[in-house]
Amino acid sequence: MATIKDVAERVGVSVTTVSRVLNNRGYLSEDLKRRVYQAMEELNYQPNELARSLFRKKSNIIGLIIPDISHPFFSEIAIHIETFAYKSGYKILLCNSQLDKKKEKDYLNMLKASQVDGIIMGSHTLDTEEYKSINMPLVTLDRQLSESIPYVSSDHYKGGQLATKLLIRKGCKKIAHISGNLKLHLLAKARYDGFIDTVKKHSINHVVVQTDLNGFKYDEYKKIVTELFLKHPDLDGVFASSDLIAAQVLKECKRLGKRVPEDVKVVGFDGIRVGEFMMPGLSTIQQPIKDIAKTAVKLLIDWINGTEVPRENILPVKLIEKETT
Amino acid sequence: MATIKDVAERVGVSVTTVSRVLNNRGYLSEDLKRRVYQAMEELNYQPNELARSLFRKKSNIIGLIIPDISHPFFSEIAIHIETFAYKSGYKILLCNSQLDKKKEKDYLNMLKASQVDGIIMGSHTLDTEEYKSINMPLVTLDRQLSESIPYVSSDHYKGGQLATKLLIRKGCKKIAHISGNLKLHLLAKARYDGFIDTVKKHSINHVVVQTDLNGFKYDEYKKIVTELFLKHPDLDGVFASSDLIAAQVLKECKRLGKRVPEDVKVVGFDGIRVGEFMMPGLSTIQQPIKDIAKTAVKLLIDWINGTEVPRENILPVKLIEKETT
DNA sequence: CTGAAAGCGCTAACAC
DNA sequence: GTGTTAGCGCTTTCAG
Repeated sequence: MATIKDVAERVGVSVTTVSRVLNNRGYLSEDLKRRVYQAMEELNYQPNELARSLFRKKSNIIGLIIPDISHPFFSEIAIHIETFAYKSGYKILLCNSQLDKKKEKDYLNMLKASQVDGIIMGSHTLDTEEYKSINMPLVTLDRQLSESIPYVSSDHYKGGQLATKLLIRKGCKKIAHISGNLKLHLLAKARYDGFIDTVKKHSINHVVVQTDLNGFKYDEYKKIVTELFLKHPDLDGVFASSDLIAAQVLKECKRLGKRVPEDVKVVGFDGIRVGEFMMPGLSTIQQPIKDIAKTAVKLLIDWINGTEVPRENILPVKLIEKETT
Repeated sequence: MATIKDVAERVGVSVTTVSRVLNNRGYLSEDLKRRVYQAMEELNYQPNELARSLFRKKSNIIGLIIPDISHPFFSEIAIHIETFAYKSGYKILLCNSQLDKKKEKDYLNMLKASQVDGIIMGSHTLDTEEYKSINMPLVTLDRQLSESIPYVSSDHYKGGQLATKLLIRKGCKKIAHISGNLKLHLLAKARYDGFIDTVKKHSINHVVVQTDLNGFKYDEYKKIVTELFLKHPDLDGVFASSDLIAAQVLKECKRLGKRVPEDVKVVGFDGIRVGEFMMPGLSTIQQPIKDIAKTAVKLLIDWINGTEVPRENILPVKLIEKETT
């Protein structure tokens, strides 16, 4: 591969001069520029970003750590993150932690070693200390790691409220909430709070079961949903904490011969695009995925550029009312 | 951030020595190693991969170019590519072309400039020449770009046959195939060939419509499917070239009051995991997504390491027969 | 066995 | 205005 030296020799100037036209520094005659650009063209020259980054101490790479890119919520987040990053001249290094402590730690080290300019973190299995010690711009999705780390999230509390109110308004008398893991300190936990506060306020019979949200746990979801209806055959409303889980609920209702929405009403969470395609009738709480991504990228880049950024960034959700309620 | 020099000073040896223990070259006393590792620990030292890559002329980064990571087929490909790459010590730079010529070209240049060791390409909007001139290890998914570029793909022809035969066996008399764009030279075109050969062999009435497979073209899909049933109300079988499109067909059948599978039988293509979740009854042709990913990564790394790799890599598909047929 | 020195490709002081 | 030189952090000849 051609280097700046090759270009310089071909044009008959020093590498400094070539570097100057490359970076457009100082005065350069039009003729010179033309000759340099032409030589670059002829040699199919590409400046070596490794060398540039090494010198500048800036790689223009953002590390993205998420549990699993094949999960539709994260793949939708990812496309938008990539889009905004691209527009701002940043590249994305994709890391799936698969909720594996070792892999996440590995990736964190790798990202530091690779001199990424910042990290967007949508996964966390390690202790808070480990993230604080990262010592580089870091923005989380849905995670409150420490006082100093900004996060962006939906208004989960409002989402929980909206979903629950909808079920109540539609006449549900006994409602189940299938929540994410409440022990993890995810902001998504507020969906649960919104649910609980609402059912209590209206004195509605309710039941809560937990599961993991960020994976494709088909068997686990199936088991939980089956048991739920076994224990509570009189359920007439379900607020599932993801559209994927709502899918499982719908399936189980069908198996049990319960009609939706007549016998059981179901509302999901996320509002993922693939859900709209495959389950066009599902009522759900839509997260502003594009805005979340845009905000995360903006915060991170601002921070990289030395601007102060707000710590708390909560974006509004939207109730999408369709046929399952 | 600490450098190798800081470590050397702290231990009281030269940078060469530290570099040696870092790379485990030559003889090193246990005691020395211990002291060096300890200093690294204390300084929270991470070797600068930029500098290493620059010297070694090897970045251990693979560029992944796909149309859209939010498309479930590609996000599933991506998780497996990332997994295998990680196991082999490679990182993934994620590029979504969004089927935009300029963006794809940009990314191609960026990847070269970033000194990636190789590229996995699941998108192509440029001329073949552009890819040949890349001049670095490159493996495509489902694309036959030139004699010299290896590709990995499913046995689309077989898939087309299997889907069509199933519909015929189940008694369909007039079958539609919603195919991908047949003008692009994608190997997926063979699904169409398998379809055509099979219907002709059995002298079955048939109709073909084209659309784009690699995006979330909700409106386009909707329009095509609506028109299809309008023009051909007597259709009793549909072979859709993706599960996403099959979803649209199912929806339209419901809207028209056609029962599936009694009135119309539907079979999709891809066998994506999110489809299993959200459309558990859909019959489909399952592509071996994990194997495709694994093969692509293996081929690429073999090539990077200078091993000769086979050009044609066709993997078997599997018929998943469920309730929609 | 260990260290000084050169160099990977690039940029930026600092001279001329 | 242009070139010489040093240096980003690392690895590796090559002496000692």
